[in-house]
Amino acid sequence: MNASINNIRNKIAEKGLKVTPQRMSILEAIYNLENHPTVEQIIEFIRKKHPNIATGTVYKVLDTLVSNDLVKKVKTEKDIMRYDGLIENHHHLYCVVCDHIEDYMNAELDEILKRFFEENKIDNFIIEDIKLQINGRFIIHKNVNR
Amino acid sequence: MNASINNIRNKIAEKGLKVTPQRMSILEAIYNLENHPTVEQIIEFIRKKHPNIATGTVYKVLDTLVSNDLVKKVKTEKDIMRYDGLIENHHHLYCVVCDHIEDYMNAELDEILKRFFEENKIDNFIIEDIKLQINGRFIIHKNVNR
DNA sequence: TTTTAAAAGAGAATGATTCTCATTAAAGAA
DNA sequence: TTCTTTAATGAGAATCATTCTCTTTTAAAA
Repeated sequence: MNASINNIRNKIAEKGLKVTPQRMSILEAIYNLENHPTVEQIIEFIRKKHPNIATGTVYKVLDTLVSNDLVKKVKTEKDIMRYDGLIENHHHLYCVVCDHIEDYMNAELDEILKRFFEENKIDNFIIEDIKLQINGRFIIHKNVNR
Repeated sequence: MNASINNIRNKIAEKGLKVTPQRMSILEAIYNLENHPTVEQIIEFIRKKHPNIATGTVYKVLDTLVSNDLVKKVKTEKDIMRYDGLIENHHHLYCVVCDHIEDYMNAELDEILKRFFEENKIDNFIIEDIKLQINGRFIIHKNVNR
């Protein structure tokens, strides 16, 4: 998932948001960092080119990006927020060993779930979306982030 | 899900843990409070009968209960930890309106998922368990906790 | 180029959780 | 029952991710 500078600029502008260097580089960071980065990792990445960005700004920009559907929040067991540049509804693989999170999408699975819950309505509850948290372990660990 | 005093005592003793009044009342609180209580709600409940319990003790006891499989941690969108007295593998309904969390168990669903992932192995990943986060809204809101 | 509302910066404040260390108590041994 | 030992609790300080406040800066429209 990479996006050119102009691509990133457009994504921000399309939402009617002001295009600032801070917003650009935060979105760029999320697209470049694999494994659903933490705020800390995002800040570390950005400071290479933009050493003076304020922590509060990063949090504020992330909130803006999330509420404009440019980024999603991902919560882990570990209780630190992480961010995901993939916007479409999808599931997550969580490695219990190395903390790596991988996106998982499968249309057939979503169809099966949809059908199941059509046939098995939940009393007093209207489903909006379903996310699977698939816990397990990677056989070959890729990039261990922490 | 209610349990008698002796029942609670046994659950703690069976794990080889010392039976303390603090552990007893925290486990009792989780069984009695509906809707996957927060630490704050657990403390509030306990202080009625046990006004001097220390906050740190509650956190420590909860960790002990979690690592001994007497209680599970549940994380919500709102990023405050909540606790669940239901130990068996199960799914959660999250109400996006009222923050109510309800346990959901369905053996047929688990079977369908098991079969799906047997037929659709994920490259480089061994699944240990799968949890559904079913987001939606209750038609009739029950006990709104906050 | 000017204007202005929105965004960013700096750093203090917040608040859930963890840590430290002295005191207390559970549970097995005597 | 009493003693002993080890683990648990209490009290409050410390931590640290996140939020807030308020001033300064800047994007973008006029």
